[in-house]
Amino acid sequence: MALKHTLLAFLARQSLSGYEIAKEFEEGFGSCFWKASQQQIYAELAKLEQQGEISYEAIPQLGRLDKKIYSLTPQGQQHLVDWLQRPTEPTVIREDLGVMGLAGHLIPPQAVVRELGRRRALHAEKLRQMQTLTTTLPMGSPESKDLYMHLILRRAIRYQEDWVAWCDEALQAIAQHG
Amino acid sequence: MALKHTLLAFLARQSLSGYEIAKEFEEGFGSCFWKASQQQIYAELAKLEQQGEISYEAIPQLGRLDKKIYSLTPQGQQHLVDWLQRPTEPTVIREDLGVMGLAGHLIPPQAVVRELGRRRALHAEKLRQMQTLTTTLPMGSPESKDLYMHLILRRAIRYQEDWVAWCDEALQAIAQHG
DNA sequence: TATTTGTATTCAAAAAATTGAATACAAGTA
DNA sequence: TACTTGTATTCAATTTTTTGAATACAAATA
Repeated sequence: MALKHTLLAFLARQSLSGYEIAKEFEEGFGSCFWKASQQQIYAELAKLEQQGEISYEAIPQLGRLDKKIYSLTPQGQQHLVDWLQRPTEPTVIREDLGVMGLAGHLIPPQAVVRELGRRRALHAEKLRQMQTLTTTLPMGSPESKDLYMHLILRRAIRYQEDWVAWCDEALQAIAQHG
Repeated sequence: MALKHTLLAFLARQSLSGYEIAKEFEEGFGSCFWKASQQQIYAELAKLEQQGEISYEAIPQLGRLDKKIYSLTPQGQQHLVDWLQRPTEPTVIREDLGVMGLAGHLIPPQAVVRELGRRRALHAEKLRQMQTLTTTLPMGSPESKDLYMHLILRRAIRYQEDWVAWCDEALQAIAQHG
């Protein structure tokens, strides 16, 4: 799995608590290329800590449970660097809408059109979110760190744009057909 | 999960054996929107059969194990139709290359460039495969069945095209950056 | 004839992800 | 003050996926 490596990569940029990482995955930069639930993240952090890849500093909170700020250990950094130099795998595609394409003839065309419209709106909204995220990124610095972030966000933006464009294409094809 | 529904959708088009479905998922039309291993498919077919969603006819093979040709039962078809009318979820993205973008500054830029080149080639090859698949699809019939198949394949083609284009964009940005 | 490739299915263990919570308290809103 | 939202972590059961096989034989190739 690579949730492990994704967490290491996050912590390579800055030290964070489980909660902060989970938020990143939910709304922030992480949301454009990795999905993981809060529980998954907490479980994995605990495991990585146990394996000595990361360590934490417990920050006492006023009257509540300690906040654990995790950072990479040298061992964790080494593992991350090793992993980064290995070839990547494209994300696994499991697309419900493809299944609809296989058996869509079993339901009324309006149902298909409705779903395409829904998906179009969904991807357009996601696109908007990604564009907003872009504005929060540090700009124009000569650091490759920032360049890479921009490229990944570009990837996410293109992806959503492509979905919107395809939905339009599909909707038009169905309109012309029927 | 929706491997279940994907299998039902395949069997709604034609009756197939586990082996034939697995081949579809590996190389054929299925490969553009759903990933599943052979074992997963056999296990799921057995489960669906046990639940009465599909049934099989055992075809005795010369000297080898029977081939099981599965078909949808009316119950299975009903479940599929119900499922098809529910809103779809976009595929879950877990993209290793995004992780590289997060922590790519920890490795030499050449390593990043090499990986982008590798991925470009990989997606270009996949694109070629998808384009070949297009030629095997029935064309121009007025059946919505065929229209939908074309649209899904279009989605898969656009996806790979977009990857190739982004790799080029990223490679260029890195080259300009120095 | 020996080896590889293709057809066809099954088993089992381990890893990972999902689902659905519970706990605890602060701060802001109605 | 009651309610909701946000911060922060943890537990447990179940479902899904992945990994790595074993079995069996036909047909094609070397």
